[in-house]
Amino acid sequence: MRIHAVDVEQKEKIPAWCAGEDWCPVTGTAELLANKWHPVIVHRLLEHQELGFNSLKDEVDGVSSKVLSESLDNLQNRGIVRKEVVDRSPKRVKYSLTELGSRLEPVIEEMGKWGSNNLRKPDEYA
Amino acid sequence: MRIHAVDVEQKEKIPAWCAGEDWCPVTGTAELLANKWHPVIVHRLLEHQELGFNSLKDEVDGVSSKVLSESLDNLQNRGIVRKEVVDRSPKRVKYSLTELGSRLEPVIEEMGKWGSNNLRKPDEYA
DNA sequence: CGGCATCCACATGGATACTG
DNA sequence: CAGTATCCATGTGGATGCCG
Repeated sequence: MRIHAVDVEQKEKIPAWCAGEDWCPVTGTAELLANKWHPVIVHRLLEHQELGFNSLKDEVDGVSSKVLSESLDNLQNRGIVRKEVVDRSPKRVKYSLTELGSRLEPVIEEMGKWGSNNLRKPDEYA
Repeated sequence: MRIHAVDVEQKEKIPAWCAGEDWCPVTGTAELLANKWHPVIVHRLLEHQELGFNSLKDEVDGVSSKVLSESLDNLQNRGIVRKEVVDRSPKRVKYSLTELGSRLEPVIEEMGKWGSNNLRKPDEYA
């Protein structure tokens, strides 16, 4: 197995060595984002900087408390999301992106662009 | 519900109207990519233009025939992947990306960049 | 307000074997 | 070569309720 240099300036195309190697950055990123809610959560935090639990729940349409909580744990463990307890009684927390998480912006942005340009809103099919 | 204009030139940031609306392009794209194998499959097809079933299976490390088959069906139904039967006996097919699928390149590319710059290969942790 | 506990349904994917 | 057929384990998420 070779060790591959990383393109610091990010000008390269998708690294061809991704295939056939035992590790692939696309796969790695996919493991993070291949989740029903992760991309949206990151997206909302990119937009709002910081959000409380229920505000975030309102933003992420359709998610349950349990699943949101699990997803946030997950993102926290991966170093994407930061959680800060602001107050207790009434309890108040803030969720925000870490530096690492913020660097996902280009990914989310491209996802948004592709969706905007290539997907249609359900009612536009009529 | 408002109908929103699409930014044809793709210069805008993530559409803020994604939140609070009943449809969001990031969510839409996430539904497509929130699958264990979809991003890698698209990635490999971006690199190789066209691949036979087993070649693709070799490229997508760890996938089983069944799951690869299912994923390809899925991507085909969504208009991302095109399948062409080249020969029969021995059967030979070609999988490639549609125009729509090809437009996912920036998304995959950003995923690759993020992975390259922010994730480490497992053995580098030692 | 910000969760966790519980229970449950279903989707997803893995293993193995087999076929035209 | 390119799948399909089964069967099964697990994950993932949904519903509801409760708690500090």
